[in-house]
Amino acid sequence: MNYGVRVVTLRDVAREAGVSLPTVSHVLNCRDTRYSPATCVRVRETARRMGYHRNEVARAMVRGRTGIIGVLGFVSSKIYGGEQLANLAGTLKQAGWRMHLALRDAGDIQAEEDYINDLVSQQVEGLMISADPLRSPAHYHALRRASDIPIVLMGSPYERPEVWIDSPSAMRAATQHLLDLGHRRIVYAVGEDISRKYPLHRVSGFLRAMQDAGAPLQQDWLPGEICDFREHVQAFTRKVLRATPRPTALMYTNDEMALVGLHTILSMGLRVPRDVSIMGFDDLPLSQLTWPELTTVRQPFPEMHRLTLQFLLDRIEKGKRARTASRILKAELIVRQSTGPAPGERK
Amino acid sequence: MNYGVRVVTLRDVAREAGVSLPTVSHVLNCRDTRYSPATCVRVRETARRMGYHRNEVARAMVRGRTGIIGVLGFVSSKIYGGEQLANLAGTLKQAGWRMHLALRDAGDIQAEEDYINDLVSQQVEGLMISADPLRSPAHYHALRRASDIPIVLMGSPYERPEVWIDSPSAMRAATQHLLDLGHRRIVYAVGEDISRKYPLHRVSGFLRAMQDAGAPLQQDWLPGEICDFREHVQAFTRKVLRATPRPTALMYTNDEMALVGLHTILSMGLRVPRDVSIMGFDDLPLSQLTWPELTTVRQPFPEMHRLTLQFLLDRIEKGKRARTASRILKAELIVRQSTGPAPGERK
DNA sequence: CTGTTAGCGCCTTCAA
DNA sequence: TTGAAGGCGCTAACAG
Repeated sequence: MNYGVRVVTLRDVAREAGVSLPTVSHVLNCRDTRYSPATCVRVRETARRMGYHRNEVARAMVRGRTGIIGVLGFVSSKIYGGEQLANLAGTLKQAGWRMHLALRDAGDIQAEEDYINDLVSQQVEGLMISADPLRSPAHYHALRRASDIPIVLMGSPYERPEVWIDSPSAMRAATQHLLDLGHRRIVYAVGEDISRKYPLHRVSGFLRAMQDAGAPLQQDWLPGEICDFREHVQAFTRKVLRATPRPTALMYTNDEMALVGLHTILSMGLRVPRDVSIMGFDDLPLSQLTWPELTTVRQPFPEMHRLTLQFLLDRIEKGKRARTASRILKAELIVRQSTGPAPGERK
Repeated sequence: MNYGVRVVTLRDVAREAGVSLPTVSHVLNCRDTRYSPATCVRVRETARRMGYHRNEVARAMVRGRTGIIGVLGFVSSKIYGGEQLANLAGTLKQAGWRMHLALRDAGDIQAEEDYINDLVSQQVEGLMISADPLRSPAHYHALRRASDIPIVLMGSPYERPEVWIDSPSAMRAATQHLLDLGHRRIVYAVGEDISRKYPLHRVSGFLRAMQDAGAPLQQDWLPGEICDFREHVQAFTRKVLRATPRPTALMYTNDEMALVGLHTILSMGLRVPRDVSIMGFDDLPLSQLTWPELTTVRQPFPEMHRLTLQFLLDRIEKGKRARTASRILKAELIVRQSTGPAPGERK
């Protein structure tokens, strides 16, 4: 049992310090206002000397609370890069909570189920789930209804409250940036099912700007379902740039796709932004390390996470009475070197 | 208490199924050979219908085991990218364990201590720690000695058993690759304290190759302590490339640094590899997405993690009797486009 | 100021 | 084939 590891318990400390067990418990939990300073010091000192670590498992058991939030993310996700994870954990820690993390691949239904069950078994008090775009919103609705513990979804369009960014404006501004540079033949590599709400938002912003400017639109310039797999982005980029007349600017749904796009374009011997301008969406740390550096739209991930977490904690602590107002955040256009005047616009 | 969340317990299931509590426990833990099939089916069905999730906290308490391994990594780490994490978790899962993750920044002593204490309090049965290069090996030795639970370190040079790669050979081969391309003025941006074992290993491989080839060496071409912060790498790269005669090749300690280096070089208006060749070390997924793609040395991270984990699990399960043989893995040179003939070598 | 008591949910003997 | 009893380490309510 326990593979032979012996740990110091409260009882050991109590015996050693010559006091009762609850006394030690109280003192170590800083409920020591009622104890004599001498006792407090002796207890603390003894505990330290004996290498006592409180047993959070037993503590959770008796309190009926673990103080743990479960986070289910994706293996490869801009949202769950190390910095974001550490931020999340840090925010939680400040609020007196701990984080349990599980990562699965998008589309791996079995893993999603396993991990959620596991987190629930571990008695997490709330669940933050990055919604799998390949699953129906109904699935998560059912999950929420069936579960006794509060769940907030990230990246799912049909949730209330929702924390998201003003994509239509952002995409409109981004598109306008290209139009201002003289671009007319602009391809938007959507790469997601535009029947979903957020992709739709972005596309609508793009279309709005293009129409207002009277710029031409071709249906095949708006492909859905590219997904962000490397080969697909590569193939799509190649195909699009072989058209005549060639588009002068490409907008990608996210920075990851734009990175692949940039690589593809440069490997075709074209120059960025001289021959083709490109833009991403997200503003990953990496996007400043490409050459040319990537023009993009910054998503305020830390703020989005903070707000989502706040919603979850509210719901845990206040139950159904928690406020559920949505928050729509601004996204900022970050102009770097991957966009420039359209060919022919330079004199 | 429990913020009002009610969960189904074994007792509830027992009552509902009309059997005793231990019966349910036995059946659900697959110790059901002794029970009638009818009972088993009824119990399982009832549990499923009632949405029973076993309480791992209570289970851990009574068994004196949590089945959890604590992993302490770095916020930004090639090792703890999402894929690696998921791999680790997957390997653990297969072996019947779960993972708890904590991430801290290198040099943040307080956080390291907090997280280790926290993981211990959570009753993890073993600890995998990415050793902080800024801390002394003695520190971790003391930690291991003081702790009752098994600890394995990753990236710490003075541990037994160690899982590492044959850096001298790898660096020698990498250097030879450049020498074969006609390079003589090669700068190795060590970026770490070469009094440490592994950096020393790499430097020794580099020096060996250079000396064997009779290539010139200047002391200031081997700076320690650059660290991999962007500004430092940038400044160093600029400084080195302003020298006369200019070096024709730069080797970076890792791919992250090489990425910054590449960005810096290109932004100086130099061409890679026409004017300067560069190499990294690690082979991150990203290194195939730069342009030109990065020549580098591949570290077999998944295998390294697997072996390290194996050591830890062995030690947990077999105690001191666990085998402690070290494993030195091969690292492979991956030639891509960022290295080419030295200027002047082309005719 | 300090100690006693009860029990959290579960698993594991042991007895029926 | 099933049920009863005990206890893991800790906290909370209450008694001294």
